[in-house]
Amino acid sequence: MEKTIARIAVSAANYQIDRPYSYLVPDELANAVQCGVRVLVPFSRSNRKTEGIVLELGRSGETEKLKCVLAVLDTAPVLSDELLKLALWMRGRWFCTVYDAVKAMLPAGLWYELSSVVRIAEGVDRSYAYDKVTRSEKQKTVLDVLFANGGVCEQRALELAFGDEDPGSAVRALVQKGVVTTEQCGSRRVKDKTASFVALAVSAEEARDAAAAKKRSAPSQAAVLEFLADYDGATLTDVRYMTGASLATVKRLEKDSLVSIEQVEVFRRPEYREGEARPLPELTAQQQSAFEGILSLATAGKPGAALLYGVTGSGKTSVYIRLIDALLKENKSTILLVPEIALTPQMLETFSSHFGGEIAVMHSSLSVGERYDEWKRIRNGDARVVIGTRSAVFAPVRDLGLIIIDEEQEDTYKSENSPRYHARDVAKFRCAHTGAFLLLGSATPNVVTMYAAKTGRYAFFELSERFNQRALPKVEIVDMKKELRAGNGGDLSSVLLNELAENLARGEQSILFLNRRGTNKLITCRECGYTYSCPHCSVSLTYHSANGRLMCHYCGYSQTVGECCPDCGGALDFVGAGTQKIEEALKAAFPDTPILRLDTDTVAGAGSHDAILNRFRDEKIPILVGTQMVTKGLDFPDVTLVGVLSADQSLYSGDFRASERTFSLITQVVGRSGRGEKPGRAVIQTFTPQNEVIRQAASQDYDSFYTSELELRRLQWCPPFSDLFSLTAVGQNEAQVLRCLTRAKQLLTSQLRNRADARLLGPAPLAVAKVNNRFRYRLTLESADVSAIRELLSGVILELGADKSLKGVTVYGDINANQQ
DNA sequence: AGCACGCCGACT
DNA sequence: GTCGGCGTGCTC
Repeated sequence: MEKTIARIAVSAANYQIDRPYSYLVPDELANAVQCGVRVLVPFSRSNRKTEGIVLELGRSGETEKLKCVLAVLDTAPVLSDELLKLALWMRGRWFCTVYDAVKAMLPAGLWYELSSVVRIAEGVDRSYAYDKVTRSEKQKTVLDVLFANGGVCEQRALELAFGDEDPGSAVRALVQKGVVTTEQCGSRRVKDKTASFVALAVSAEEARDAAAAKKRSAPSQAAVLEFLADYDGATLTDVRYMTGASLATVKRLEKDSLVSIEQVEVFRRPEYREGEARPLPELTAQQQSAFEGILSLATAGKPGAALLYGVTGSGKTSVYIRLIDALLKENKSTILLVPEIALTPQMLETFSSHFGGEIAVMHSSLSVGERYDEWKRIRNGDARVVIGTRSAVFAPVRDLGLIIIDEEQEDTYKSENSPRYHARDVAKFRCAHTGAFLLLGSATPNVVTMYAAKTGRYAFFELSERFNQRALPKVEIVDMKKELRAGNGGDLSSVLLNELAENLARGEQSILFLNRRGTNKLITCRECGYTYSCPHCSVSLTYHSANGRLMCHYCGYSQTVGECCPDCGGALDFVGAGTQKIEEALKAAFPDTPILRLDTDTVAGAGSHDAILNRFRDEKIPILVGTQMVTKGLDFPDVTLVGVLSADQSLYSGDFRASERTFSLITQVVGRSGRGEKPGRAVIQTFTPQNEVIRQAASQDYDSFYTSELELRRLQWCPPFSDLFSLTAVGQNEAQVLRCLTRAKQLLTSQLRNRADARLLGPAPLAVAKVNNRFRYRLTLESADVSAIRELLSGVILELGADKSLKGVTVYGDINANQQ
C-alpha cells in the first residue's frame, strides 16, 4: 500500500552523514506535516529525538524499514520553498549541513532545546534500586544524584556531578535493569534571554570577613567576595571578567551559601527613536538619474544587479530611500543590509521617519523575543522594509523586490562560523530565484564587484558629486622614517602637530585615527623584552585597565600582572601604542585641551559608543582619538582635520584583500574631514610613503587603485580571476593536523591532474596558529567556483573525516574566507 | 559526531 | 557472572 513519506534534514546529522532521511508520516499527522515545518524524529540506533525540517513529501510502497515522524513542531511552515532551496544550495557552497543553514535563517527564539531527563522508573523504590546495583560505583552515584533530586534529574546535571567521567554508560545499564527511564523533553526558547546574576547571600561585612579569612587559602574566592561586597551584585560574566574567577569558584561560593546565583531576565529592546514623518528627500540631478535607472531595472520583474558607486558624502542613502518608497508603491518589499557598525539609532530614526511601522529591524543585539517578533511581522507582511545586519538577508519577506547591500565591501557580511556564508552571495541567490533586484552600494567597492560592473554583468551607476559640491579634503602624506631621522620618534609627526595646533587656534575639531584593531596595551619587560603570552594560544596577552588583568582575546584566559618581569625581574613597561598613549602625547603637546578617546576602555566607562560621539559633537571637544570605531558613517560638520596615524598597519595581513581593505579604510577616514561648510584637511602618517595604495587612497583615486589592483589580481590568480577555496584543519596534535592537510593535498593533486586552471597553496598556519591549544592550518585551492571543484572538495572533506588515523582533527571548507 | 554492539580481560 | 574498556560500523 502507498504511504506518505517525508524527506527530512535532521539536526543530529553532521556534514559527513548529512542527507535527506525518509520518514513515514502517520495518518494523524498527515495534515500537519508540510514542507518547511519542523518535526521531531527518532534518529540513529538509539532513536534519540532529533529536530528536523521537512524538505519534500512523496508517496511510496516500500515503507517497512522506515521510522515514523513523532511530532510536528510548527503549525505553519517556518521556511518557504525559496528559503528551503537556499538552504540546500548553501550546503553545497559553504560545506555546511542543511540544518546549519536552516538555523542561520531562523530567529533564535524559534529553536527547540532538547534535553534528556533521567528519572527513577515507576514503582521502583529506594531499596529495590540499590539492590539492583551490586558493584558499580558509577551507577550508585547516578542513583545518589537522582534520589537527592526527588527521583528526576536532567542528563546535563548528572554530567556535571560526574565531572570528567561520562554517566552515559551507567545510565544505560540502569535503563536495561528497569531501574530508571530516560526521555527527551523539547522546550522552545520563547522566553527572553536570561543571564546568571550573582549576589551576596550574606551581608557585605560578613562577606569582607570571609574574604579576609580566605585571602591566603582561596584568593580567587576572596576576590569574588570583595568584588560583590563593593558592587552588591553583578552578572556572572561580569564577576568572572572583573575577578578572573572560574565558574567553579563562584559555584563553590554558592555551595557554601555565601553567594546566590539566579537566572534573571535581561531585556534588550531595539531602541530607536521614531523619527517624525518627513517628506521624501529631494534628489540632485545625478541622484535622480541613478534612482530612475535602478528603479526601471528593479521593477522590470527580472533578476539583476547593479553597483551604485558613490563617493563619501554623495548621498547614496537618499537614493535608497526613494527606491524603497517606489517599490512599496508597487507592493514590493525591500531588505536593506548595513555593516554592523552602521546600524545606529540615528540611522534607524532616519528610515523610520520615512517608513514608520513598515520597518522591521534585525540585528544581533536584539533580545531573542524581540527578534522573534520582528521575524513574525516580516513573515505576516506587516513589515515590508527590513533593515539589518548580515543575517537579515534571510528575512522571510513577502514579495521581495529589492535587496540593498550598503558598503558592500565590508567584511562583516561574511560569517565567521558555520555556515560561513557571505550575505552578498545569499542575496544573489534570493534575487535570482524570486526575480528581485540586487543593489550594491559603496564608495570603495570590492574589486570583484567593480569588475562585474565594468564587464557588464552588473549595471553601473555613479554618484561623483559630493553634497553641495564640497571639495575633497586636501591630503598630505608624512614619511615617518624622515621624522625618525629628524629625531622625532613619537607617534605624532611634526606636520600633524602643526596642523592640530592650527585647528585648535581656529576652534575647529580634529579626529585622529589609529589603524589598529585592538585598543589594549601590551606589557613588556624593559630589560629583556619579555612579553606575556597566552599559555593556550599563540598570541600576546593584552592589558585591560577595566579589570586590571592581562587577557587573551581568543580563549578568554586571564591572569594578573606581576610587579616585575617574571623572567628576569626587570621593570615592566606598558607599551600599548594604543589610543591611550596617543592621548598622553597629545596632552603633553597641548596641555589644557580637552581630548576624547574612543576605544573599548572608554566605551565601557561612558556606557555606550554613542554617548562619547554625542559628547564630541555637542560639547565641541577639540580632539577625538579612536580606532576603527571612528571610521564609519560619522558626520560631524565641524571636523576639518583628520589624522591617520599608522596607515601601513593593515597592509601586511597577508591575504589578497589587504590592499583593498587599507584603501577603503583610509578613504573612509579621510572622508570624515570637511563635511560642513569649511574645507577639510587630512594627514596620513606612514613608514612607506611611496606605497601606491596609500598614495591612491590619499588622493581618493579609486579608479587608479582599481586598475593597478586588478592587474595584481590577474597576475596572482586571485578573485575575480579565480576563487579561493580553503580547507582548514584544527586539532591538538600539530603533526597530525599537518598530516591531514598533506593528505588532502595529495588527494586533490591526483584528482586535479587534468585541470590546468587550479592551483594548490599551503598548507600554512593561520595568522594565529594556535587557539585554545588547538593548531590551525590551511590549504588553499585557487580555482574557478564551479560545481566540479565544490564536489571534489566535499569528497575530500568526507574522506578526511572518515580516516581513522586523523581522529581528533576537524576539517572545514570555505570559499573566499577572510584572513583570521 | 554520537552511540550501540560485540569482544575481551579483570575482578568477585 | 558482572563490569568496564575499546574497536567497529551505522545513522531513513
